[in-house]
Amino acid sequence: MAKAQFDRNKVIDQSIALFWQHGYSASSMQQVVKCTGLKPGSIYLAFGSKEGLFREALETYAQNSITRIRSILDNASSVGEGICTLLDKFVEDSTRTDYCSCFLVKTQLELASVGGELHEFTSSRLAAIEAEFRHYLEREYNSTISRQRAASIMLHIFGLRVYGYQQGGAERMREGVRAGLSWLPWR
Amino acid sequence: MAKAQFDRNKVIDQSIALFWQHGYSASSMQQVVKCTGLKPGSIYLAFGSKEGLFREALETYAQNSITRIRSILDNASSVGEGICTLLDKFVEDSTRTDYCSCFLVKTQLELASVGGELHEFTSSRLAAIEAEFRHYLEREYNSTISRQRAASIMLHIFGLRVYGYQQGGAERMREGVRAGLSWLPWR
DNA sequence: AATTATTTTGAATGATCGTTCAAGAAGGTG
DNA sequence: CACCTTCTTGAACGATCATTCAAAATAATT
Repeated sequence: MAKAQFDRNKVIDQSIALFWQHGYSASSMQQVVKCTGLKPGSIYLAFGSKEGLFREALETYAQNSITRIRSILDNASSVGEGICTLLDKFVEDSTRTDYCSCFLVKTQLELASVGGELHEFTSSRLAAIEAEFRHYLEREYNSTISRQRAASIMLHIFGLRVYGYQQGGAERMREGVRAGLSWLPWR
Repeated sequence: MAKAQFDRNKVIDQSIALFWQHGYSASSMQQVVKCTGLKPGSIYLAFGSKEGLFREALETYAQNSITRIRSILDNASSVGEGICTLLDKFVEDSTRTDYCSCFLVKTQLELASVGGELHEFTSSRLAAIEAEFRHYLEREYNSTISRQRAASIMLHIFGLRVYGYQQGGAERMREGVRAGLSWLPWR
């Protein structure tokens, strides 16, 4: 029996790049064929459908996101400083010329109207990220404060992911998050 | 000479509903034909292209949005109370079963990667909304504070437009905006 | 080396996409 | 009532969509 001859992880990374930038509807399987180098038959044997490939790309992105957040918060000298670092990185993301927001946020807005498992998965991963923040905050604050501040952080992150497209908005974003999250140890 | 026999404003409102819900790519001209009752030829004579119709729908939506904001802020007993009312309405929007975020925000995320005038128009209207807040805030605060708080409000509005898809998230949204915009006269 | 199981290939499928156009209908003008 | 302009109609266009499939190729097993 023959084994798959392509690198599955590499194909998924290429699919993440494509779907993240253009979204689900605006990405065609022909573009997938072009950017992965695979033939249609191989893609369908490996992933079943466009939706199947998209789901696997989105799941990988979500896992990477949570890993990134944990890495930053675990390596910070305090939870608050870790969150500051993270938010500043989100602002910095938006200054890149190839900035394209957050794959989860874009998918949430694009696919909410059709419902389905892709939308439910996206919602669950965003909720998991909020739970992650709440978990970290509970090291230093009580349950109520942690819940409120986690929600506030999520609102700011979502806000940054949209505001990031405003030309020259980085400085206003920095001012805005410092005004809205004034309890954080900004320096 | 014959005059147009359809109600242009009505067709635009129907197009807003379609494009707002499904986005640009996921809305087909066949759906436009079905939901407006017009024949393809009539649509193309009146609007030129799918993009032309979309642009007119988006422009109308943007104008309606600014009108709505001005109406609420002008009828409030103070700028701060008007903003509270507006934000609570945005939270309330998200509790509707047919909630579909904000047409401008969705378009910003969907069409940023292709660039073009639709994206530039969307950016300019969102910037105009921020300028509107700054203008109102300057009645009560100095220039620096007004600029920072307008940015903070925009971050929160964008956040609400994404967070609104989280099931049962209304209460957490209310907590989050009150935590992030604690300088507002919440009651 | 022969056999078997799996993957790759790439042309082809029917459906749907945005758009066009020639012909007919309708209203304003003389 | 004819005339001319404008609008409506709906079939049709070529392009592209996601997907399929039979045949060839490849690797593991016997």
